[in-house]
Amino acid sequence: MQEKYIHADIEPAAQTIWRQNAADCAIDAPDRPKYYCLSMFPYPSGKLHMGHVRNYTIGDVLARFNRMLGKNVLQPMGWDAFGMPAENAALANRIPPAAWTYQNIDHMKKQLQSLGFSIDWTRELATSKPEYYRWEQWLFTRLFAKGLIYKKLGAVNWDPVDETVLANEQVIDGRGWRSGALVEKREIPMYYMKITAYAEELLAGLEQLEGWPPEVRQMQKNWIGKSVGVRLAFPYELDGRKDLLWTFTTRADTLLGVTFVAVAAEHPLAIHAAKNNPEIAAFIEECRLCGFAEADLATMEKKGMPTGLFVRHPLTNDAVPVWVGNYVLMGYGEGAVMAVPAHDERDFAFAKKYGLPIRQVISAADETFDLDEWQDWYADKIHAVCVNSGKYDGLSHEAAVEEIASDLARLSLGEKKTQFRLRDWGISRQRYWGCPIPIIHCEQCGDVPVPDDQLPVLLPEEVTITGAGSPLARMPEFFEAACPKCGKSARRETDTLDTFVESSWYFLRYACPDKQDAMLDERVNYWCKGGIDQYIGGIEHAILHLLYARFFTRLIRDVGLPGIEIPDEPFRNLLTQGMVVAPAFFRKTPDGKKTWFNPAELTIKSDERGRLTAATLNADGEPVEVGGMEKMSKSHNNGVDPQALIDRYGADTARLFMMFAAPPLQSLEWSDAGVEGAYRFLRRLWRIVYEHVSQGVTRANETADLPAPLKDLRRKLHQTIAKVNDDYGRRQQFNTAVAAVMELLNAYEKTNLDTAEGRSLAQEILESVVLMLFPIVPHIAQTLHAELKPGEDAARARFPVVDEAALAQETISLVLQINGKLRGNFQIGSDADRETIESAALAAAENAIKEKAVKKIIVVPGRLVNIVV
RNA sequence: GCCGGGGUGGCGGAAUCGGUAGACGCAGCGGACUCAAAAUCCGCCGCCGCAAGGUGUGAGGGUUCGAGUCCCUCCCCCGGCACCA
Repeated sequence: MQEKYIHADIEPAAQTIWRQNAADCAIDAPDRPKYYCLSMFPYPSGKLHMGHVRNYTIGDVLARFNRMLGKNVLQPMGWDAFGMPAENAALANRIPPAAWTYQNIDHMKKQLQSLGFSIDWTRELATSKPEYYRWEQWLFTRLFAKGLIYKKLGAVNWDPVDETVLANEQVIDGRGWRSGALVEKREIPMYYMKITAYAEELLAGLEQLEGWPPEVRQMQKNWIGKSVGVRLAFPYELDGRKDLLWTFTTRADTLLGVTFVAVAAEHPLAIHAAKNNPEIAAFIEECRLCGFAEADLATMEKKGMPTGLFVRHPLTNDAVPVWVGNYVLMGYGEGAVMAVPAHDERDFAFAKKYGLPIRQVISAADETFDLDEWQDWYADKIHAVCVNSGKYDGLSHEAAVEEIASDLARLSLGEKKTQFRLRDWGISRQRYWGCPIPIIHCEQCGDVPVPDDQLPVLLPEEVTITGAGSPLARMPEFFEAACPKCGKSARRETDTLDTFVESSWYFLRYACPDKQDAMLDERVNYWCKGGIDQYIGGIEHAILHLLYARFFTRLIRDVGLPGIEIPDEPFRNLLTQGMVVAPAFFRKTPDGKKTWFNPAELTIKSDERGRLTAATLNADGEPVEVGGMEKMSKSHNNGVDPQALIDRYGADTARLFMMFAAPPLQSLEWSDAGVEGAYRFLRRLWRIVYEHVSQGVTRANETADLPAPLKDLRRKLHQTIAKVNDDYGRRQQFNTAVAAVMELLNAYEKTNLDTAEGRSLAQEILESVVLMLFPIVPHIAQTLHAELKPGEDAARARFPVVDEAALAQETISLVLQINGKLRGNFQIGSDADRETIESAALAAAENAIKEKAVKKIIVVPGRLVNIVV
C-alpha cells in the first residue's frame, strides 16, 4: 500500500474500475426494486459552477447510498441546452449558439466525470437535439388539437431601438440592457398553455406530496391562489349601446362601498375615453412604459385619471366614475377592478390621493372609523359586519357575500366564482435558440399544426445573431412553407418555445432516451412508477419549474400514450438544496449600470478576523465596490470555479467539503478556508488505514464480548453506523454524518488497540468507516477498501449493519438540574425505575438542596432529572 | 409590496419530539518533533470573572419545572414574483 494519499493517482484509477465494471449503469430490470435519483439538469453555460458540484454531489451520495442498500439505481444526466445565454455568447463571440452549446457540453461532461459521479452516461440527452425536441413538437400538436394550447395577446418588453423583445432580466431600471432605450410594453399574439384548467388538480395534488418540503408545498399553494369570490358587472351605455363592465372581487360584502372602478390602460373603455381627450391618451401612453412584473406593479406609485365615463352600480343604479389606473393589468382577470376605498388599503391610498369619496360599509365592535388614517381592521373579514348597506346591514362577511351574490344572480349581473391567482402559461418566445413552434399560418386555414410526417421542424444551426429580432424571421428557407391543409403558400411560425417546456418532461425521457418512433415507451412504467424516488435541485425552482413539471405529467397522461403509465406526481421526494452564495463585486458606470467582476480577477483584502473589507481589480489596481452575499450566478459574475479546487485537491476533497460545510437545505457560504480541513481529514484517514494495513490485515471482529475500553469503542462504532445510516436515509443531512465518522476516528485514535482483539476491532471499524464514507468520497474509499479487503470491490459492497448487541449499556449518565439549572451528572443503571432514579438524584443533589423543600421532581427517561425546590 | 425561508462563538455549523447550547471542522494560542520550515502529533479555546459563580442562540415581551426550539411584536438577510435558468 502507498504510504501517501495521492488523489491524482487514485481518482483516475477508481474511475477506470467503475467504467470497466459498468458500475454506474442502470439496468432495465422490472423485477428489481428501483431507485430513480434525479438531479436537475444543468444549463451548459460553459463550465460547472459550485451550485452544480453541490447539487450533483448530494444526488450522488443518495444514489450510491441506495445502491449500497441493494436498490437498482438510475442516476441520469442531460443538458437543458436551449436558452438565452447561447444567443448572448453568439453576439459577443461570433460563435453560433449551437456550436457554443455543444462545446460547453463537452467540457462540462468531462468535469462531471472527473468528479466521479455515478451517472449512467448511456442515457445522456440534450434538449436542443431534434431527437428530443421533436416529441415536444409532437405533443404541442396534440395539445393544440385539444384546445389546451391556444393563442391570445400577451404583453412583452419591447426595445424600440434594437427592435426586439427583451426578457425581464434584460430590462434594467426600465431600459434595454444593450440600447439603454426606455422599454415599452407591447401586446403581441402568443401561444398559451391552459395550466388554469389543471389549477384545482395541481392544488389538490400538493396534499399528497408528503416527500416534499412543506414550504415548497405552501409556496405552490399560494402561487395557485384559489379564492372564492363574486364576478359582477357594472352596466353602462356608450354611444347608445348597452354593455357590461365585468370585475371580480372577494369582498362582495363591501359592494355598497364602491365609489369608483378602475380599468387598465388597454381596456376598451380607456381607449374610448382617450379618443377625444389628449390628457388621457398621454396617460395611457405613459402606462405603456410601465413594467408588468408583479414586483414592479406592487411597488410603483399608483396613478390614475378619471375617464369622464360612468357606469351604473349593479345594486343601487348610482353612477360610478370610471378611472384608468396604471396598476390594473389587461391580462389579469377582467382588466377592471371595483374600488372600495374604505376597506381596501390600496384603494384607500388612491382615494386619499385623488380626493375620491370613502364610504364606510363595514364596522367592528369597539373600533372607530377614521377617514384620515388606514387601520388594519378596515379590511377584516372575521369581526366585521355590514353597515350603511341597506338590507344587508348587520350581516357577517360570509352571509353578505351569499346574499349579494344571489341578488346579483337574479339581476343577471353576477355570480359566485372560484378564481385562481395562477395564470395561463405563455410559451411563445421571440428568440432563435429554442424549440420551433410547430405551427404554419395560412391565410385561409388559420393556424395549422405541422402534421406528424413533417416533424420535427428542424431548427437551422448555422445562423448569424444580430441582437435585433429572431434570425428565423429573416430566413425564407425556414419560414416559407406550404399549408398542410390547402397546400397554398403559408408562413411558418418563427417563435420558439419557452425553455421551461423542455425541462418539464426530460425526466420521463431518461427512461428511454433512445426511443426512435415515440415520445416514451414502456420502460417509463418501471422507472417512473410511483414517481421519481428522489429529485434534487435548487430552492429557486420551488415554484415555476416544479409546477410546470407537475402540470406536464398530467398533460401527457391526458393526451394518452398507449401502454404507458405516467404518474400524476412526477417527484415523490424532493430535496431543495440551498444556494451557494459568495460576495459579489461591482463598479458603477456613469449611466448607473453595474458591471460585475469575478473574484478571480480581483485582489481581496480582509481584516485580522478574516472579514472581507475591500477589493481591487487586478487589471488596473483600482478599487471595486463590495456588494452583499449573492447567489453564485452569471448575472452577478461571482462564481468560484470549482475546477481549481478539483485540480489542486481532487474530487473527493471537493465533494467532502461541499457535504461537510453546510446541511443540504441551507445556503452554503463559499470560503476557501475549510477545503484544507477536508483534505487534511482524507490524508488522516489514509494514514490511519495505512498504519493498520502495514501491520497486516486481519479478520474483522464480530463479537460484543470485549474488554471494557474496546466494548465502549465498539458501541461507539455501532452507534455511528446507526447515526450515519439515519443521516443518509431519513434525514438527508450529510454534514452530521461526516462529523459522526470524525468523532468515531477521534475515539479510535485515543484507544489502545495493540492486542489481537484490538486489531480485529480496528479492522471492523476501518472497514465500516470506509464504507460509510463511500457515498461521499468514493475514490479514496474504493482504494482503501481494496487494501482492507483485498480482491473486493467497494462499489458492490453493502452498507454496514448495526449489531444491536454492541449497543447494550449497563449504566448511563443522567443530567442533574435544580430549578432548571445544570448542577452536574450522576450514574445510574440503564434499567433503573423512576423511584431509584429520584432517590439517586436527591442523593446527588443533597449539598445543593440543603434545607429547602423539594416541590417537584421531573424525570426525563435517559436524559435528565430536574428537582424543583 | 406579496409569498416562502433564515439569523447560534472570530468563522462554517451541531443540538433529530420542549430537556447538558456550542458536537464536528476552520481560524487562533501554547507545546512536542525538526538545524529550520512544511507536514504531523498533544493541549487550550463563547463572553465577564483570579475564583466561586454569573451570563449567553437578531431585539423586546410571553407560556413552561425547563425555550435556540412554542406564542406575540419588531429589526435585518436571502430566495421567488410568471421572458435568467
